[in-house]
Amino acid sequence: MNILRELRRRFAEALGAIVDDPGPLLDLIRPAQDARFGDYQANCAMPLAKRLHQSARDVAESLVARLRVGDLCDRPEVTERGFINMRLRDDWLDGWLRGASADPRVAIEPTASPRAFVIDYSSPNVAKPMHVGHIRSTVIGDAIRHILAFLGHTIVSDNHLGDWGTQFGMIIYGYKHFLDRRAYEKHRVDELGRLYKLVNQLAEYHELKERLPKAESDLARMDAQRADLAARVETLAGPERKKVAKDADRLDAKIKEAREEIGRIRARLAAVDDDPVKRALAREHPAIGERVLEETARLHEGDAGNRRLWAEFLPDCRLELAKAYQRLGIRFDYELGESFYHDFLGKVVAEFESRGLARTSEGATCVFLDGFETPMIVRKSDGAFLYATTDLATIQYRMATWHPDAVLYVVDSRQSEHFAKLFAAARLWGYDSVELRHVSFGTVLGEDGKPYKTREGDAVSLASLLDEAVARAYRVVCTVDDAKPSGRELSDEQRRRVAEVVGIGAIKYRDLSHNRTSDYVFSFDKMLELDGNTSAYLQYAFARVHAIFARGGIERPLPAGTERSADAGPPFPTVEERALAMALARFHETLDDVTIDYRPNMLTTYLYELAGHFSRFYTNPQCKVLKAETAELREQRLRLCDVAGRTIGQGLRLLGIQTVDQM
RNA sequence: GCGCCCAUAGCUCAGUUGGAGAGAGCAGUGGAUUUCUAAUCCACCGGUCGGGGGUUCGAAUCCCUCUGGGCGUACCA
Repeated sequence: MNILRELRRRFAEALGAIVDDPGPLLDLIRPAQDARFGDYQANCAMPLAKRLHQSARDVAESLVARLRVGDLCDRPEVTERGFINMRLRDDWLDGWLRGASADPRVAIEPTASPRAFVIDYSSPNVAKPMHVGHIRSTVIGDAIRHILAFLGHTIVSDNHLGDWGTQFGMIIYGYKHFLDRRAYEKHRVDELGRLYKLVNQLAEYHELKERLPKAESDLARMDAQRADLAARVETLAGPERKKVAKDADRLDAKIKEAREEIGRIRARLAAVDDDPVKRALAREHPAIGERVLEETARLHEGDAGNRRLWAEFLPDCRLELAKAYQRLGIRFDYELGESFYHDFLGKVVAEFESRGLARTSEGATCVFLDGFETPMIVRKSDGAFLYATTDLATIQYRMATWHPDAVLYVVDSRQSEHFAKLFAAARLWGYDSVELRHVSFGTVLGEDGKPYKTREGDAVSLASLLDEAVARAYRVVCTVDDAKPSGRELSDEQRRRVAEVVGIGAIKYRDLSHNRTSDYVFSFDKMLELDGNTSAYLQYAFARVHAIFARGGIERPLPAGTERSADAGPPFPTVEERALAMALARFHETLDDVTIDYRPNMLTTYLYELAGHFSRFYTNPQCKVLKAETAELREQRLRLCDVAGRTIGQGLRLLGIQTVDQM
């Protein structure tokens, strides 16, 4: 049961008698921010006070008088300033706990209004090995999928692989000119990765070489302007002088930026020039950029040789990805890559043209959209299609095949303009009833605040990050297990299993616990932390619950239990027990909150706090479970442990994180 | 130039969309184990919520402005 929703329903009735539109006021009913204010608070009296020409306190009082929550809460308290504080009745909470203990879904009923979702996430480029930048889309998308599915929605997850673009032109070109046959036969994907990097580097070399003179002349021009400003400042006084000085400061910033840019260009060029082999290759392939595009075009046109190469590369590339997904425990319902849509693209463009939605401009076929400075180009002047075209075809296919109510794109926020145009174009096209949603996330930055790269310019590979996480977790498992009072408890096989679960979990949790819209600074050490607010903390709480049941030899699910006897005393004698029960009862509203704006970090925050309540309960000497003073207390505490363990386990599962019984 | 996003403790980040002394983790300091797992718990230290103005009963949150960052910006994805 979503308690918050229930309270809002009750308030809607009470407010209905006072105002016409209770809707917005209901948002002001929320969990209490501070335990001393109770469990929930309603802040709707204050904004009403002015409208009704009464004091907030009086409004609150009359609201409470109309409110019927006696079965749920103790009598609501009204404060001087007009806050309404509510505390759930202990017997109600006790009844809830008994129900949750008997329910495999810990008292979370599926939604009454299920929707059909298509979720598009991960979507890596198959020609390159996955790196740390791919974690966010993959992990966030997977968590959203699990959460929506658990709440009863219908989900199709679709990995929109990049298997058809310029990157294949690059490896085809590389294969034709730079292949190391022996390396290719030994490990195809590694050799393809090398070819990709090499071709990319050479193409970039020529591009930068062309750009450098302009960058240098721009800088020279700015330097001249700067000198000019410096001279003018001397001739001025007062506000005029201030203004010019400020312009000079701005220009200085730009000059600094330009110098840095030129420095970066020179470094990239030097990486080729200083390597005799690469320098020779660069000389031999002066038009590599255009040649790559030609290879791509030939692939798309159906050139037999290039199609054969593509078909040769693809299975290995996909196998490599599959390994990464398997290790992460992630599966997709479909993996329809860009290549799947190739045959639809011409028709899509033709339809946009015939319906007058697109027209030719500067040789390219463009969809002009209100509110955008630049059009969405669906066909280049050389006839090639773009990812915008593919994305439109993908919408058409998904709508026709799965009829979703909503399509979620879990993609980097840097593509927000692309999606805004895509969705606008889709609406013009007639898809105006489906909710198309860019679930954007921030960029992973390096310590320097720039998008993450290692010094060599290559991102850290996902595999090496996972390996390191598991290795570190293994070291901790061994240290901790060796130090147990009664000696080591885990076999090496168990230790390795725990390390895998804890290590992978740490990485996923670290990412999911950030607000998805924020950029965040990548830190190898922070990513692999196992102390504090980390998945290991939750996994540890889970294992402790398991230990209690194992130690007591108690089977689960728990039996229904005896009725409370009249002289049993309060159901939650300590604040720790009450707080834990209350936290458990909030699982449902947390999940509902997550889905409002697809924010998994609301779930991590909840689980961390829940595990904290459990730990405080567990470490309180007055909350002994197996050695509880009475049979009734023991039963009750076992219920708390049971529901706590299953809630944490379920919550972690929804985040795509596994648990172990012992660690 | 235009557009979007951001600035919160030494560091990394939350802050439920405007609510009651501004929070967590890490780092630092000090405590707790005859105990169902100490990968734990408790306490202390640490803040001009980038600056200034405004709206409001009430602002880290909304508006304006300044400063400083990031990203995007016609044929890459």
